[in-house]
Amino acid sequence: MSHFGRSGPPDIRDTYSLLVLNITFRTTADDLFPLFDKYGKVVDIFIPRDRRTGDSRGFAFVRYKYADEAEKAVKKLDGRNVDGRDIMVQFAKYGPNAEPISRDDHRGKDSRRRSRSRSRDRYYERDRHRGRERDYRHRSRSRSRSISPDYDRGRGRGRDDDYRSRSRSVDSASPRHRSPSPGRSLSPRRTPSSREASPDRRSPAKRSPPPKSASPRGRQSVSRSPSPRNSDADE
DNA sequence: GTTGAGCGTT
Repeated sequence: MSHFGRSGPPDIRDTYSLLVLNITFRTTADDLFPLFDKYGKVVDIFIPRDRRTGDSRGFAFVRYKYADEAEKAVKKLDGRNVDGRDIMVQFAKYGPNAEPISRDDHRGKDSRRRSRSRSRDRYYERDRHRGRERDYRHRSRSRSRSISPDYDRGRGRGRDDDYRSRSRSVDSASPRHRSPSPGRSLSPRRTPSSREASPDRRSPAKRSPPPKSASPRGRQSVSRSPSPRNSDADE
């Protein structure tokens, strides 16, 4: 039974999802299955992995059949050392099937765990190593996930659209209608030629044309080299 | 081969 997360959600009718955080990047559903299944009936386990690299993200979703067992696993496995790392088990809330588990959430002391979650100083420090994908400057999985769930409240989409339409007439700050760029660097002097177009980087004659091989025709020979002695042989 | 707060797929 290790088909978790391979064929999508099997059946999520009355299952409770648990979010397992702080797990090692090598931990797989098979490793968590025997662990969570011991405390209850695990319906499915899913571990989001990176589609680009294929590595685990560091957290998994354990779906339980009953909230009782799920809660038990949370209290039992929460903080348990797995693979050398203390995992954190908690009920999923942003999931697609975020069950109203808050029913039995009378603990009233879970807010304390938020202490360490506030410690987010570094964001891209990890990207530095994974910089493999320089084109992926946009990470959807970033912790900047939208705003509070309440933010959606009262944010009528249609209303905004209407407002935008109106503002278009008044503001009409068309970005492309900008002034004809008076200060456009049109190059005061556009000399398409004569300007050291191809300066030889390592050519011995990088400097101006020498008075010697500049004009082998004899131009210099007549006006500059009247003395055969001073020609090139300076012995 | 690395990282470490968080919230999910056929």
